[in-house]
This record gives sequence, structure tokens and C-alpha cells, in this order.
Amino acid sequence: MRAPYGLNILDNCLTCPVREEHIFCNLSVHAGQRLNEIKSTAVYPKGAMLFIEGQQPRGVFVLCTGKTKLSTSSREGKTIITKISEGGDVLGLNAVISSHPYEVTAEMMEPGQANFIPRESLLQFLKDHGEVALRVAEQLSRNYYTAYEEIRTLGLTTSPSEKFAKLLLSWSSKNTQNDGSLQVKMTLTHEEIAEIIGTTRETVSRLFSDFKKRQLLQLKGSTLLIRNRPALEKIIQS
Amino acid sequence: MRAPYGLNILDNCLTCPVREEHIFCNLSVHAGQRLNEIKSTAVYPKGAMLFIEGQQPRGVFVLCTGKTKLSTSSREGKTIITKISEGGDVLGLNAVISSHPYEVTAEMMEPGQANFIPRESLLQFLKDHGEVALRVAEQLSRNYYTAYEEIRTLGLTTSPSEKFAKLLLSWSSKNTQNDGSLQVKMTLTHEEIAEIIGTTRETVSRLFSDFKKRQLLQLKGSTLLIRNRPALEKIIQS
DNA sequence: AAGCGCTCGTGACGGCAATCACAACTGAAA
DNA sequence: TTTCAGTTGTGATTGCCGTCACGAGCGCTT
Repeated sequence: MRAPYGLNILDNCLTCPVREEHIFCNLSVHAGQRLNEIKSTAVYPKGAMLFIEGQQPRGVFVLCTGKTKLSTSSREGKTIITKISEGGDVLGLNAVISSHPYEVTAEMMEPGQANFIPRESLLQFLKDHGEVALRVAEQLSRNYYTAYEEIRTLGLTTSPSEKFAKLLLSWSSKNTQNDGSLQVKMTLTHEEIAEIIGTTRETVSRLFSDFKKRQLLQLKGSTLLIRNRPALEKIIQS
Repeated sequence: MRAPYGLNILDNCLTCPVREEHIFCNLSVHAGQRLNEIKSTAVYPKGAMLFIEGQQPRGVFVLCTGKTKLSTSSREGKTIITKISEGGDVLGLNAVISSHPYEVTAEMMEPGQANFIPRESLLQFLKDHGEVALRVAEQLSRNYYTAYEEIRTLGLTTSPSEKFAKLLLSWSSKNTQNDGSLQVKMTLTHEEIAEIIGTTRETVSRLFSDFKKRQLLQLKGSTLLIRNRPALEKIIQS
């Protein structure tokens, strides 16, 4: 007998995008059952904040559907987006494990569903199931690598055009297509792109114009077409 | 009967700067003994590379004495220093846990001693001792926070002067002194400081001149004296 | 003392991107 | 339709900082 759709965390391996490395999949039967007892599922509207930077950690969210924007800001209001999370990602894990405040704000960019696991329950669960703790450690070190990639982008790349090219390439690498040109669905505003690469909205606008003129990309509605990948790669190491 | 000085990893709690959070301290007797069997100690000269960015992970280094410079560079030769590690720090943990290449280069800035734990032995050790795996996870999430602090510095701070002020404050917060003014021993070259805050050597030189003129700091030989902390804090949020 | 490598200070210049400003456009709501 | 909020394009201006250049200081070796 199966739990209803979306209520059994083990089912996430089926309903969420499949990820071999998903820390809460392929658990022992006993651990899986325990996990199902402590988690709860909810649907969030667009704009919902799963958690906010600086808050004491309440628990982790296992994103099932929808996209989430992770961002951090300074007191003066400047904001950078550090990651766009999608189905299968685990959010807030670092804060819960280290008992530090959430280091980012997580905001739903579109309606979506997520499983919530309260902090205390998760910590107790990890103490009881040492083998899962190692999985968590692996997940954390993956997060760490992502953060380092961000550091490299922000620290080693000087000009906005380089960062922009890098971002475009990171998008295209996710959606590998048949022929040389790749298309990606663009859901971000120029403002948001600016917050990702750490520049201003106007500069992003000009970059789009410039890259279009240079035949590097093309826009059909909200679909982004990357026409000249090698040229973009060349821009990065200029 | 005790092992000779420096050869017993448990002694690091005594010989290394005391850190409650040290992941390899306060272990069970059994785990501690096992750890002593798999670790080895060595002394490294100034300039020695413990590991290099991109290498397959061989193991972790528990730094006992000496300072280590962690850096990452782009193909074009630009380098950023992400952290200066000191006694008690565990280096290379993320790479070993995730089986990814080292994400940074670790170079000894002065002669020092470190314990080495080979990759395979450590992973097996963690499988056998689930309680230590959780400690490792905690350490990883601390590393993650440090990385995020770096992201905030690089991404939210625009001008070199802000970053410089932030760096000075991070130094002074470590060495809290009696009166308002704090002194820190400066061992870094302007070039290295530039690589930390992501600017050029010349700009760092000018920043020192400027800050001296504005009575924010003072230099006595290699000793840095911070004269006006509040003013520095004001620069950050300008 | 001379030579060398490394570090540090500072001037001059130029380019690029942040800032401000405004207009055009979109799409949804009234 | 009109209205309005949010997004996008683009021009003009300005200032900051990266780059290049050169000289001075300092410690070490020969």
C-alpha cells in the first residue's frame, strides 16, 4: 500500500527529477519510513519565502517542483543571487547542520511543492542513522563546490561581459541540444541577471544588445538561442 | 604510556590552538586510537604545496603549526586568496569527502607541521564511526559559511576601499585588544592583500597611503595599528 | 661594494561601467 | 479602452581603478 502522491518522500525519486546523488533516496526501508514520519509537504505560491537570510534555522526544504531563487543582500539593499534551485535540491541544509542562521533567502520564483523536515527531527534522525550523515556530508561538500564556483566567477572575472558569457555557457551546458546552437528558456529579468553576475540592469541590457549584434545569441520571445558557443568561451579567457 | 610529542593526534588538542569544534578531538578512545594509526606527521618548509587546485584528492591535512595560504586561479594567471589557514584547521576535507579535485591550492606561508590522513583510510574510518561523520558534516558547513562570507565580500562590495576596510576589520576582530585601537602583525605583502580583496597591488598601496592620511590606521614596522574602528565600519556601509 | 630579486610608492593616462534620466513597451487589471 | 506597474532600450556624463612606467628602498648573496 502506497501513500498518496506527493506525500511519500521516497516517491520523490520518481516524481522529482531523478538524481542519483539525492541524499534522501535509496535509504534503508527503516530510515525511509522514519523520514516519512517527520517530513511534511506543502505547496507554495510564487513569491513565497521558504526562509530568510539571518533567521534561525527551522528545518530543511526538499524542493520537489518549482524554481527557487537563493539570494543574499547587504544592509544597503544590494542583492546578489547565488543560485537558482530546481526540483530535487535540498535547501537550508547547511544552516540546520551547523545551527547557524540561514545564509541566504529562498524565494519561490514560480508555484511549487516542497517537503519540509524540521531541524530537531532531522538532527535526531542523523544521529540514529550514521550512514545518512555521510550522505549529508557529501551533499554539503557539493554545495561547497558550487559556492566556490561562485567565488571564482566573482573574484577572477573582471568585466561584466566575461561574467555574462560565463552565465550563458552555464545555462547552455545544462540543455545540451542536437546541433551547435542551443536554446534555453529565459525566465529571468535583466534585473535578476544583473544580480547574478554582480552588475547593473542597464549593463545587462547593453550586453544583450551587444551580443545580439555580434551574432553570439538570438532571442525569440523568451527563448534564448546561443549561436556561437566557441566565441563565448573565448570571451571568458580574454 | 604516551606517544612522543607531536605524534599523537589526540595531543593536538593540547599542542594546537584549542578549538572546541575540532572535529578530531574528544573522540571515543577507540576512534582516537584508530585515527592515530592512519595519520602521519610531517614538517613542511615555507613555500611547500600541501596540494594543488585540480589534483585528485590524496587526503586531508590537519594543520598543527604554521600558516597556509589557500588560493585559486584562472587559466590566465589571475589569482585570488580565499583564506589564510592557521593551526587547528583541516585542509582538503571537501575534496576528500566529495571525491572531487582539490578546489584550492594550499601553500605553506611559513614552516609548519601537519598531520596527513590518506583519503581511503579516512573514508573507511568515517564509515566505521558514524558519529564522526556528523562532526565532519558540521565542519563542512562551517567551511561553507566561510565561503559564503567570501561571496558576500566579492559580490556585494563594489569599491576596493570597502573591501579593504572589511579585511582590516576582520583582522582586528580576531585580535581584540584593551583600548579602542587594535594592533595586528602584518605578514602579507601588498600583492597578497590585493589577491585577497580582488584588486591590484598599486591600488592596495594607494589605499594604505589614503587610510594613513585619514588617520584610520598606522604602521610601525610590520605592526598594523587600527586607530579608528568606527570610521572603518562606516566605510563598509557607504 | 656591487649586484640582484622582491617589495613598495606614485604619477599619468584611458577606458569602461555605474549613475542618472527618460521614453517605449509589455501585460494585466479596472 | 484606459491605467498603471514592471520591464527594457539607450543616450550623456563622470569618476574610479586598472594598466603602464619608473624609481626608491631593503635584504641577501657573492
